[in-house]
Amino acid sequence: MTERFERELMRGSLDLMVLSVLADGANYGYLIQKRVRDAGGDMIKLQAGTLYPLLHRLEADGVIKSKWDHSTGRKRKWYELTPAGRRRIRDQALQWDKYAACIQRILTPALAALPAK
Amino acid sequence: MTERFERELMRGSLDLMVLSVLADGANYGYLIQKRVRDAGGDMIKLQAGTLYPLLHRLEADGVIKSKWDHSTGRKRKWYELTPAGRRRIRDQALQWDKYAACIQRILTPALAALPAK
DNA sequence: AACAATATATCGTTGTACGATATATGTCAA
DNA sequence: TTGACATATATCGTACAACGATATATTGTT
Repeated sequence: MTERFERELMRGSLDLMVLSVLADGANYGYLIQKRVRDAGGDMIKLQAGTLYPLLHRLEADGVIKSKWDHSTGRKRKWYELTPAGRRRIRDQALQWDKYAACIQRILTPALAALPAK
Repeated sequence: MTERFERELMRGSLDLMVLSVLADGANYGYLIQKRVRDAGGDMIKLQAGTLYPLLHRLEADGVIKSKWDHSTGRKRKWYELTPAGRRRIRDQALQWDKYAACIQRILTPALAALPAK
């Protein structure tokens, strides 16, 4: 039940989280996954099977671009933000704040109306 | 694009919004929809085709219960919270706060890292 | 040699939100 | 009085994101 809730919560903000990690500088999938997981504590368990298609989608959207790195034995695909990506972070961050404020506006009086536990 | 983002954002928190409206007292679908839309400003366009299945799902979950009202010409199905519903609001409100804090924790430094527009 | 960690990728399943559509009653103006 | 609009609930097919499982290959550890 709680897992379902968390999973659905992630939808719509996961893109923004990944883009935010890239705002800190170029990075590759495996490390991005770790960064998001660390930031998420026990809330966000980002799966590889979620992340890689997500990165492909963002690239197809033109908000990130990639470059293969074969210099090490393990090949890595580095991603970085495009100008459109930076714009999207700013836009979606505003959207997110507006959305969160809206939830709070509904939630706060509701909790107040609930009988004290 | 932005519409897509908003749509996905709603997932996972829409149940909580509907339950929150019911925390204010029993209500029926059509008015619940209005309440959520009003609270959401231009962010949340809750569709009837979303709401009614959602209410059925919540009832099947045992967090709300319904009663038909035929006293007026237009029949209305009134919903109210069950004790499990009140518990769920409290639980998911905590989850939501945790989640929102986590997004902020990622978002704030990212925005700071972005070149000033 | 066996196993864990690193690293990317795809595939089928699940579940939610959407728009369209259906149905029916009440209200108000032309 | 007829037509339009708001009220009121419901279902259906579609789209799509996140999941878990699986595949593949390299590097580090025991």
